[in-house]
Amino acid sequence: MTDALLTTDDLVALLRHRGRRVTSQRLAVLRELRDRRGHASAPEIFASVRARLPGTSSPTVYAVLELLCELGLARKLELGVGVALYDARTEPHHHSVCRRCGDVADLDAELDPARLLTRAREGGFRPDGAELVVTGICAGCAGAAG
Amino acid sequence: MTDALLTTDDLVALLRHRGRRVTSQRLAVLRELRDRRGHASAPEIFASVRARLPGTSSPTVYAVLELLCELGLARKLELGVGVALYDARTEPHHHSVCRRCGDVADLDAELDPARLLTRAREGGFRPDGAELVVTGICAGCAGAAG
DNA sequence: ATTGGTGCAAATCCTTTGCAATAGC
DNA sequence: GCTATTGCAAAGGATTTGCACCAAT
Repeated sequence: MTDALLTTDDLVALLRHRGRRVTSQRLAVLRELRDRRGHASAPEIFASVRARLPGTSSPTVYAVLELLCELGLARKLELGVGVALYDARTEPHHHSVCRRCGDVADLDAELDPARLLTRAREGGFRPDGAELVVTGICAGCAGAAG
Repeated sequence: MTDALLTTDDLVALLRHRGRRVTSQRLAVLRELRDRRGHASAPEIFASVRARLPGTSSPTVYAVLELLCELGLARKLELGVGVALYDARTEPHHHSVCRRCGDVADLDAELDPARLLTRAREGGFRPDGAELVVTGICAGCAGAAG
């Protein structure tokens, strides 16, 4: 249950190890993501980063977020809120989404669905549906390209 | 496991019962959704409907799809493929999404996650992740207006 | 006759792309 | 110095909005 959020040093080490360059934009985006403790959209991160590091561009923010996902430092969440959210918590866990205000909250990964719903209700959330999305590579794509 | 897809007559009856008007656009959108057996995007439905019913507009298609969801005749799926998909199958079930080609397939609602993954693999799908999204009304919104 | 639905046009918003300039190695 | 990254400008695409017209009741 510890957050295991990454430090700036972790990112620097990882980038070096992968032969990728260390840039102030990359550090700034990670820092922003870490400080918000998850569930921030690219436009939000863009605005915050730009405040600290003027001149930063929106395409750069998207590129950095994609890089962080590739490196396994972040997860991209597409929960039907209209924007993609980025989550710095990398341990497996699930989410609840409010239909009215769009608020996203974490649900820990005790995969027993009944328990998960009970847990959500304990926080005052009123579930009205649950959907499991399994991602991967389909049979056709696996055959075509390994 | 029967599909329980709705007929045109069902829609007419439901619209009348709710005091909503019966229009050719509404019938056409439902028909298109039914014929595709799920997982169609608004732009796709728009194109098909327009072929049958020239002059139909894109905003109307969005409005009708939203109405169908309100009436419980369709489900809106936002699976991170870049577009919202609409599903005429209303029984609870889950989905697999291919990271490469975006293909969406149904997974039946045997909620035991392990069995679900096994089932997905049987079809040649290679799962690499699963996320459960619980929708509902959060504590704040429930308190404010619930 | 009423007014809910529709069509059109345009706007909004997130996200991606092309290319020249810059900065990390 | 090389070349990955960046910034800028612009494009792309899904979805929404405003308003006048039309058609279902």
